[in-house]
Amino acid sequence: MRAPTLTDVARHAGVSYATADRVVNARGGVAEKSAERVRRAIAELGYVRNVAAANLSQGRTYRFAAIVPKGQDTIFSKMQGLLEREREKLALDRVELLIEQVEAFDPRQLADCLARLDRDGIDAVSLVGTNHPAVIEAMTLLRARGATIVTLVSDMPEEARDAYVGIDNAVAGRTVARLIGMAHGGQPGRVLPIVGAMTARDHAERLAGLREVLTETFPDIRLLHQIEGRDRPELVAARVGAALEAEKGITAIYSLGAGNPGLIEILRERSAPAPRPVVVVHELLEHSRAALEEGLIDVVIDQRPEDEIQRALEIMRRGADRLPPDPVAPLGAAIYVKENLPPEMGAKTGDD
Amino acid sequence: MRAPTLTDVARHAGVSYATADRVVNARGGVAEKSAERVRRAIAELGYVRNVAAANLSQGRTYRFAAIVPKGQDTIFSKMQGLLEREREKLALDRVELLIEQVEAFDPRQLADCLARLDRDGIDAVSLVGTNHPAVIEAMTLLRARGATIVTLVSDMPEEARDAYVGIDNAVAGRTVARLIGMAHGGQPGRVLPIVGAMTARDHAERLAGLREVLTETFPDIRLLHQIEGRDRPELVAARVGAALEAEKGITAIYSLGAGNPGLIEILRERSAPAPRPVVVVHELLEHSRAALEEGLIDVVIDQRPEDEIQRALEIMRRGADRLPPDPVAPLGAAIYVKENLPPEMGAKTGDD
DNA sequence: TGAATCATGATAGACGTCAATCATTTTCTC
DNA sequence: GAGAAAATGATTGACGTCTATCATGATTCA
Repeated sequence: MRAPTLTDVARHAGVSYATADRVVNARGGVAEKSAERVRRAIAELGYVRNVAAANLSQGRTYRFAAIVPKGQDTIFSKMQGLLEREREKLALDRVELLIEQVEAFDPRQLADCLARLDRDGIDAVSLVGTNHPAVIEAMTLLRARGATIVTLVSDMPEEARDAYVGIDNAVAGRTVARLIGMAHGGQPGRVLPIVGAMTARDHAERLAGLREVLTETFPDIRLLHQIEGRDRPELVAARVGAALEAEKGITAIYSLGAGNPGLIEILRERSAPAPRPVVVVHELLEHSRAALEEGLIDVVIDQRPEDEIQRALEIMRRGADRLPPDPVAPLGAAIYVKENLPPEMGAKTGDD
Repeated sequence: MRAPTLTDVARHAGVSYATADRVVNARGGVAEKSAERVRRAIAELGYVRNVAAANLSQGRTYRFAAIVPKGQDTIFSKMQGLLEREREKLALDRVELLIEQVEAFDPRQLADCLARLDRDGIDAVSLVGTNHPAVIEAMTLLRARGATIVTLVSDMPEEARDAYVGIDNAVAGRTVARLIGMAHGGQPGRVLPIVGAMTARDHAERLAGLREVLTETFPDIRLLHQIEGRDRPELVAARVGAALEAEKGITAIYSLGAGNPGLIEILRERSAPAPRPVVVVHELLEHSRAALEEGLIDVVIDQRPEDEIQRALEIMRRGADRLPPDPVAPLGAAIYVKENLPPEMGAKTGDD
């Protein structure tokens, strides 16, 4: 029960190997009725092109690019580190991975980067979704050439990309509402949300999710007006400090953007024997891990960048192999407390 | 910058292709000093055998087996379904996946199954770890032949298997302690643990983890003596019912084995306006999902069988390809509340 | 009807590896 | 130093695909 080869297809269709090859590789110069017979033979035999043999014959190496926004101790810097590790593994599989850095929130630069990759003849690109006409146009050109594009972390319109890899931010907000609700054990309370900016789609979605479940399921817990921290630690620290002064009965804090070092600093200063509010933040990074271990915060919601990258690369590879994408369940965010922190996958030993 | 081939290695070592081939494929008949030169050339050039070309040349198809314990609406029945889906995908990659069923908790039958697979010349096997001399012996024979063995869900001694894929059960217990602790919001309480049997290693580990964190971190929450439900719903129902009658101040229930339909039945009967205990169970299955949606339970800890299977297959494939296993972070359990349930990946459409 | 165009067939070399064979050289043993 | 044994070299055909070239047959157009 050997898998059928293109030779089998040709024989079954009653044409020569050359003609069958012309059809599957779209070389043209085939009469429609012959092409149709080949296509039927493919369907009937269940022929699947042997990608390994094809790549072998061509000495083909894939060229993938990952475009990562700059930033220190953010989800993006973590992703960058993970991607650099993947690069080595991929090299063994004849895949070249370019890692491109761009300024965060700079659509123009992103579009330029895409155009450059297009000129380089890249096979697939992953990027953090950014809704801007220039970006969408550059993506359209890339895809017209056959390249695969994956949006990471933040999505874009469906027609602009081949796949989205990331968590559902509304679900994340709803989940946090449940956890905060549970932590109140039926008691009333007040939740202070800290966003980066309400213009960021993911932040807005998280907050909306939080609000929904609080009002529906935990009506005794009041949602205070959000603080905007611009994802900057010093700003977060100042504004949270002020809020904690002004509003006394805060029983929970949900930081749904970046800038968490500022929040943690404030919490450390105020750590008192008195019961502190329940604190939930996003992304497991150095500072948030430390704060969780220290007991300054309670829960970290993490989008598991390791898995996101694996998935993105898998999709890119399938695209480059001309295989249809396979449907998988969307990624769920991980919920970390002090007790289930994953081991730190720190510095790699340099031998292999 | 082409990847080095075995021809490059031979040239660099100053030997013929044939000799280099004898070394990498361990055919014997090579003087030690030649072998050493080949090995050094491999190291210096960073040669990696091109698995695709190798498999192509041999028309090799992998033969993997997954041994799954029987059982309805358990983690194993779920895994079986997932494996059946994977089988189709794997077939396109020239991998044949056998799915073997055995009675749960029957080491003899498991050992027989392994022996049979050994005779069949299987390349890799995954099984649910079972510590029994007959099983270990069968595994030793299989591995002596070069087959890769992965223990799933429950581990075995390190020297008996190539890899373990599953969650850390002590961590799971500790995590649940934290969640239950948080849900008490500083109030005292009593936790009723339900185990299948204390002889099951995973159950014992979960309970130990729970106890540790409760005593260390939440001293006001008392751990009651465990109920043994033998993983049988009707037994669980009877004993939990009795316990709830006997002990009035139960504020939390942790079901760390199977038999959850019995627990859920009792909870449904007793659903009263009065605050019910916090309920945490293991494994996201039909009944636990429904109970979570219904609000009868609060948290489900799930070992994400989808990911476990992916990982197990990946390890099996690497083993069959004679590649070194790559170190990855252990799998973390997922924490589900009502708000972050994954979509049901139900009936597949039959077209592709 | 002859020439140009189009469709098809046949075939060969490359990719990197494995498995095999046979010839040759080196090393060992007495 | 002769003969046996061991080590090495040289080479070949497969695996399935891609790319290319050349030859042949069929169709179309002037």
